[in-house]
Amino acid sequence: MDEMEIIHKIRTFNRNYVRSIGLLEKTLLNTDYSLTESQILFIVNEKKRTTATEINKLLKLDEGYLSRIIKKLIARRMLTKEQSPSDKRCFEIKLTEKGVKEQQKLDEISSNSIRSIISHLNPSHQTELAILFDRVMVLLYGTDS
Amino acid sequence: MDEMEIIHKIRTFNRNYVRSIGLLEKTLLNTDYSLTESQILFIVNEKKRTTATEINKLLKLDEGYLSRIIKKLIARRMLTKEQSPSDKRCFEIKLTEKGVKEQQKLDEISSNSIRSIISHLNPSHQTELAILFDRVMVLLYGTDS
DNA sequence: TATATTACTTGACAAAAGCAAATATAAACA
DNA sequence: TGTTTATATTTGCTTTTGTCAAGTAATATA
Repeated sequence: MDEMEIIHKIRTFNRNYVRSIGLLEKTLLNTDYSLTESQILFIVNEKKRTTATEINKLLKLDEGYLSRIIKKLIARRMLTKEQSPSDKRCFEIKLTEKGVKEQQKLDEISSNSIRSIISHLNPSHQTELAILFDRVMVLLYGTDS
Repeated sequence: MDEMEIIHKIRTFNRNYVRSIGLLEKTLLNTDYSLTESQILFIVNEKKRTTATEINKLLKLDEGYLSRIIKKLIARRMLTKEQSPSDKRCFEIKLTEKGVKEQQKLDEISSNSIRSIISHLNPSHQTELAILFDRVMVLLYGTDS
């Protein structure tokens, strides 16, 4: 297959896939949290404790913007922020108990929307899909899930 | 593979892939057009002639918002809009000559950014990737590219 | 012919995101 | 040590992006 064809196929996939992910994300947007907020909650939950800078290594947002979102999530009692004793420039961010619960809800919403798009496939095709994605991950990022 | 694992794998893929597509899209954002604008230009180029409603079947934007973007692209001499004689509610949208050129540029930027992420793979892995995406398309959308 | 529907537009507004300057701390280094 | 440089975060200000609701015009439908 020549490079042009490969690139074309990938771009076609991207357009379609981005579109359907966009639709999935709209289900998340019906929650009380913006997409970026729920991404942040997801990351904090995963890391257990983190900092704004570390979050931003993944999300690459404007720093000021991120700072404000974190502030908002703290005001909503989803996160706590505590100055690190070892490096007073940094603030340790954690989920509150409420934050953990809310994050789980968002996680379920997200899983359910995936479930709904694979529900029309039979189990062996569902498994095949997961294997395909795994392989793409290995090729692109050198890691599977 | 059980459903939970499948969903988890898909979600992991999604997070990673959305992130890297996001980075690609940032290269498009360094152009004079917003992502949505370039998507519209892409669609109009593909269809040769279309209408706002048809564009929105794909992009699902707010109608007012779309209307304004089209207006802006017309002001920039990228698009033309002409009332359809057969149904005067509709307006045929086309690319101007300039629009075609600009769209081609955006298209190349987009292709180049794909090229850069597959460049570290050897040709057979690149081909494999395209085949994987094709298969995902078949499974999810019933169509390959 | 009255009513509903479709295609598109406009005004007002809100949310999301970005830029630049500022503060505080820490690290580098001469 | 003191001085410069870099890092982490915040704030004020602005722009961009997106939403909502109401409005116009044309067409379809009962």
